[in-house]
Amino acid sequence: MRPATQRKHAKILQAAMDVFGSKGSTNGTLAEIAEQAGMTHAGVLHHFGSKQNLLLEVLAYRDQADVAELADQHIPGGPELFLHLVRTAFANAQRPGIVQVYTVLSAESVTDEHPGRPYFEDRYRVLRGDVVAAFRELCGQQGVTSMETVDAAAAAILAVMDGLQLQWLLEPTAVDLAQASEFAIRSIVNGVLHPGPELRSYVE
Amino acid sequence: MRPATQRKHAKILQAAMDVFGSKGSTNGTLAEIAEQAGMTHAGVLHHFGSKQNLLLEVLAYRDQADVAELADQHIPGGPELFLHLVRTAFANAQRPGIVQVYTVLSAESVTDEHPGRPYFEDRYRVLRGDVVAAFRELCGQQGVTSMETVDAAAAAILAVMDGLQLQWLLEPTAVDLAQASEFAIRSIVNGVLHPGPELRSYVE
DNA sequence: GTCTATATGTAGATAGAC
DNA sequence: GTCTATCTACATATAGAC
Repeated sequence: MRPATQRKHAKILQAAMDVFGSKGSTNGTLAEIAEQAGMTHAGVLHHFGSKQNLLLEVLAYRDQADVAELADQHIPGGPELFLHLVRTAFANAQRPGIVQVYTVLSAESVTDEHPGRPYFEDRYRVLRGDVVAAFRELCGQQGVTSMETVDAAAAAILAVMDGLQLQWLLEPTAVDLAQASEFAIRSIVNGVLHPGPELRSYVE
Repeated sequence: MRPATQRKHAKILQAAMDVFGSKGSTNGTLAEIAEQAGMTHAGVLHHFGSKQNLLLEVLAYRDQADVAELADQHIPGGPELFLHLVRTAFANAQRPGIVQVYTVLSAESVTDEHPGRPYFEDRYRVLRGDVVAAFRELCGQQGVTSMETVDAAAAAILAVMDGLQLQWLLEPTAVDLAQASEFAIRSIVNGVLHPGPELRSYVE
């Protein structure tokens, strides 16, 4: 692909991220994306064929951009992964736009026949697997933990990051995304290693 | 309001919850809601005036339905609130429809000028306040904890419940909503009372 | 209170000129 | 590669008959 075309592609993708983040993928229109990219909606369709295809490329684009940002620095495994997730939360607190695209599109994806659904199913499956692997390494060092607990903890760590993003987007001054994510991840990791008292015990 | 009219209202609201849950509030149409309620879209508008107003009444309806379900049994304060949240997670695992409406609409609400946004801002503010109050009672019994930690923990508990719902909706067999919620809430509550080691200490 | 008919707006996609 | 023009489809909302 020619460099000029490649730049146009990138510009359209950036515009699409912006618009899908602001309006959602259903409400965001090709015309608005085109305007931000400096062309008409017909031009956008020339590059991406259809709105659905553009959406899928937006989702793939961020993964690619994330990897590029890490340079050849691969995502760490083992206990370092937890620190990496906390660093991600700190980074996300500086880029509400990207956070909003993912929050809106991931929730939209559970609706009927949404084109982004396979992407998010796969994404969460992979991420949960990574976190489970990190827990296995950690527990191997420090003791034995049931498989159900590790599965629950892995899902919970991703969940708390997503859920805090939603509250933070709604009211940025009321939620400290970075600090709350760090506290929650730490609490869940510690909860796996040292179960602690049951909730019931706190009542009377 | 006459009883027959009231029943029609309820029937339309049920249909709207169903459709907004399946398609989102943007993609869900008045025609589909009307069909499920046994009338035409003009009939729906006769009852609710506009689609936007219907959406807002759907959001209010669930709160009202939740309260009715609890009978005159008010939402508990203090440490019992944590057990109540766990019970809610168990109940939610039996009603994917309701969970989906809230997951989809809450994320949609962060988009530009979404009519449901004030509702969700308010909802989270109130819920965080309830959880913070529960922590204060708990910490009063068991020791001193910083305000920032309590705020972070309150947001995190709501966040983990929401985030687990998303993963569970995407892949119900891969995530145990009830069990994972219980584990995460317990871990975060214990994290407030007994901080435990920092994440950094687990590396090397 | 519900219908049919219609007004009005806007979306995504296509065709063909330049 | 980008444009204008147009097609087709479908949405919300209104008007007025029954």
